[in-house]
Amino acid sequence: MNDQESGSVDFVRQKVETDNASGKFDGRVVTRFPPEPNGFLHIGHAKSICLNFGIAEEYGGVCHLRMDDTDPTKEDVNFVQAIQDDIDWLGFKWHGEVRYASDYFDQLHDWAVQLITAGKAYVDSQTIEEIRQGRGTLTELGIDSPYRERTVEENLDLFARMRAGEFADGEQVLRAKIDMESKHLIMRDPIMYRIRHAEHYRQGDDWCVYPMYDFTHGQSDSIEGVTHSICTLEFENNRRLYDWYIRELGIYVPEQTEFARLGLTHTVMSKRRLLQLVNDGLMSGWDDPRMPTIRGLRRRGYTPEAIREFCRRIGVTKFDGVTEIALLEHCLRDDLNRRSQRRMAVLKPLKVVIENYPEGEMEELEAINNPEDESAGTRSVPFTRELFIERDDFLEDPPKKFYRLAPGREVRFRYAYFVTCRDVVKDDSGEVIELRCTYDPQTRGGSAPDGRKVKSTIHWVSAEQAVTAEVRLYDHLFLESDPATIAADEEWTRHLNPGSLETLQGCCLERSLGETDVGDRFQFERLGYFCVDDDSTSDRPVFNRTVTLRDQWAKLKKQSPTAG
RNA sequence: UGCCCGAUAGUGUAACGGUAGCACGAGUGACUCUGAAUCACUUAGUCUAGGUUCAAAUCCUAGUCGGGCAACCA
Repeated sequence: MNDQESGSVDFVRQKVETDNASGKFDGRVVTRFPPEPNGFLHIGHAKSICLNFGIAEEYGGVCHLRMDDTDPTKEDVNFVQAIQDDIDWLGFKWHGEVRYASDYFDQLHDWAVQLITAGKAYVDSQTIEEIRQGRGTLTELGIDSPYRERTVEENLDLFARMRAGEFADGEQVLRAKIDMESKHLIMRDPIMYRIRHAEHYRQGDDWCVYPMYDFTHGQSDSIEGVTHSICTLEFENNRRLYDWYIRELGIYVPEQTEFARLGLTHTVMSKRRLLQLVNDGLMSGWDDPRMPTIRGLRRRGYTPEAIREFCRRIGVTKFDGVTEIALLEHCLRDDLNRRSQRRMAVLKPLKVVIENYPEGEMEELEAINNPEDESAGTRSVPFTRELFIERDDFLEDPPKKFYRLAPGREVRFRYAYFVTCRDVVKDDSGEVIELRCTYDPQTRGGSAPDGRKVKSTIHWVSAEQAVTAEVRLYDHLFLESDPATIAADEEWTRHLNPGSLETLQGCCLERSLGETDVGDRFQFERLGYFCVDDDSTSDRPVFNRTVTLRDQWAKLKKQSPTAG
């Protein structure tokens, strides 16, 4: 029984229920997802998206999408579009139009003037370094700026001139007048506005003063009537200031609640590190199938359903933990197992000749498309004298637990016949290049009239009818489970899993895979789930391995590497 | 060294003063025309020390450990 079935909800939802019960927000539920459009969304954002949009859906409320765009030097319209695409792909609908903090710049400016007038804000003419010095440290109190006691008139005039563009970047800043001796660093006269003579991607040159996050976020929530402003743990300290601005302004009061961001093993999530992977050319782009970005996962073949189920299962708490990527992969397989049609594909081909099968003959065999879904029907696969099987499915000198093909051994070729290996052909270097086999015509369809059993069933593809393709095998980005802890001064990218991408050419797919569309997903039997990559063309198909099937044999092999 | 937050099996979580559950992982077995899926079983936990109470994972105090806060980033 999972948490949902047991009726328990996370602490954020509990808060919403408590507020609904007490009538705190008159039963309204308004949440928001507030990304800064300076990068692409990743699976950590998906957790937040599922939380915010999920709560709105579950409690009859709405969720806004708001671009938190207060730093013109970093933000870009392309990210705005990408963010919308990703949320849409995940299957969520924001309420109304996309909102922008930058649309509130006029209001924010007026509120700044209001605080100046009330003697709660002042223009500081210190240099950036002086301000830093004056702030004090974790253990030393801050000291007042020499400009702290300017008159309201002077401050009003200075702020107007800041806004009018009379000063250069960094020359002046508007600060809230709170308490330089506060134990809470955030309250030591935080900066409200800084000068940036930069073009804003939406506001153009209208402004040369831009509000800081703290002077923007709470008020934006307030303007939009947000009830539950849900953010990650690192903003806990900021809540004190969030509340201060709103109360001093005397405006509607939303409630901020913080939860732990997602940590995932075998990958990195920080924007900085992801950016470096792309910039250093270590990844093909933000949509490299190895990236934990939504775009990367999407291209890799993940389904939105799997990601949402994962987000549901990890829960929401204030504990900063690291979730094993195995849970994500479990959710993926669970979803893909139900929905994917099965196909046969040989990734590393080994030629097999069925000596007693007539040359030039071909027959059609019926194969089940999806044993989990009868309505998926069947297809026919061609069987011929010359076939390919997986190199891994044959061992000349098999260890005890190896059930697959070996000299003298009979196995079942899936949906076809029992086949016995009679001879092994090697090249000059001793490498096995071909298997001479015989089949039992009595076993057509896969079972023997005499009731004899075989130890295993392997997949195969007709040599004549095979579709040749490139297949990209993906694995975890890092071998270490927690690469985030690798020190910043270390060359952390050296820890990348050298086997995170293996590109295979000349893979042999069954005939029916000749016609596919980008994004199509299949299970290649006994191998894993694969999807058609963006790079795929009709004469040059490219498949990505989304995730392998669970594999008992691989585990056995790991335990005793001598085996195979 | 100041302030804020946190701590339950390997991992993620539930239990809201009254029998510590669930999921993933790992292990074993059953079944099997995918060494998949499915099913069954096993494994393993309340950070420490005090206190309150008939009763504490839960409340209180102290400590330990971990995270966050000293951008004109968000």
